[in-house]
Amino acid sequence: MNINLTAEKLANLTFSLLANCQEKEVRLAEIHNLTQAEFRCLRLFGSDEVMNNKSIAERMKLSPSRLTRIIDGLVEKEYVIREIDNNDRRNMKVSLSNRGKSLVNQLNKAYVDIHREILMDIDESQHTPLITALMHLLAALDKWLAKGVV
Amino acid sequence: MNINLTAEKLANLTFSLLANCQEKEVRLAEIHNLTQAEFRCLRLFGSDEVMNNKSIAERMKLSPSRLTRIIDGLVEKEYVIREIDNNDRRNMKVSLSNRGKSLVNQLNKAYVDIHREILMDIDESQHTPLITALMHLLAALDKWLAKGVV
DNA sequence: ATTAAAATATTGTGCATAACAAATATCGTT
DNA sequence: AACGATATTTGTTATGCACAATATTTTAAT
Repeated sequence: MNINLTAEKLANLTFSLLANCQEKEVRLAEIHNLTQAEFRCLRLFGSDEVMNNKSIAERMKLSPSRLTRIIDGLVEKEYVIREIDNNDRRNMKVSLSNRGKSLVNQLNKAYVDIHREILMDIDESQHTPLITALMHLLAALDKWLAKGVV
Repeated sequence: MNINLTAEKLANLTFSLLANCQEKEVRLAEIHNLTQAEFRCLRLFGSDEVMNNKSIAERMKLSPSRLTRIIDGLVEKEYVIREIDNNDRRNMKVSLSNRGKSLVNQLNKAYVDIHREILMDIDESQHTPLITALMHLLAALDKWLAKGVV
């Protein structure tokens, strides 16, 4: 197939995928009565991880001040605990509460479930090709982004 | 491969893809000194299309009032023309100016270029599998979204 | 033909998101 | 002990977006 035609198809596909994935994220956040920011923040935690404000901000590519407020919300909703780090009292140790842990586990499970459901709609012989193709796509995208745009 | 494992991989991949595609959109908008909303709006136009406020709002899944303001910006920047539709004076006919047309053409070309570049980083034998795999993924995602979340 | 209802775009307003700057507290180094 | 660097929080501001109210025009009903 002509590479330009393929490129056009790929462009349209990634465009649609972007829209759909965003929609999916929104839905999942709604289900659990979280804002999108809270949802994304929560999903950053492994179930026993402890992070400080700044590292979360960096991971989410948001400012520390923004993060303070997002975590405010999660503390308010009792999903995370925020306490002073006695090894370095400038830091806040942010970690999941029991409630938070159970939600994160549930979310992770649901997240995988969705994708398993999606996979079940795709012929099994196509699974491996799909994964490797996506990995290629992701690597190529990474490379494109890394090299800095014209 | 175990379907749960595959589902987990797929989940992580779509997550990363989402982040990267968003980043890509942001970059492209920045290059042309447009807000993301303006960028997305502009890319909705075929080069000789005429739309009214509401239809654009629907396509972009935004409120008409929001669209009024986005188009304000594009009119300000002289990319689109807004004039009363004499067949139905309630409507505004929004269309690309010459400047807008040339930008849209340029954007479309750049958009395809990026994806061709990406494709060139992937072995050619993988192109067709990639496209079909993505189509499957998209269809499955659509189905999941359509059936309404639990 | 007149009037009520619906459709369209705009404007005013309020809320959420996010960044930046200033203030505060702590740490590390000299 | 003092100064500069670092982490967080708070105050302020800008942007993105929706909803409600308004103005204009069209369509439908009587």
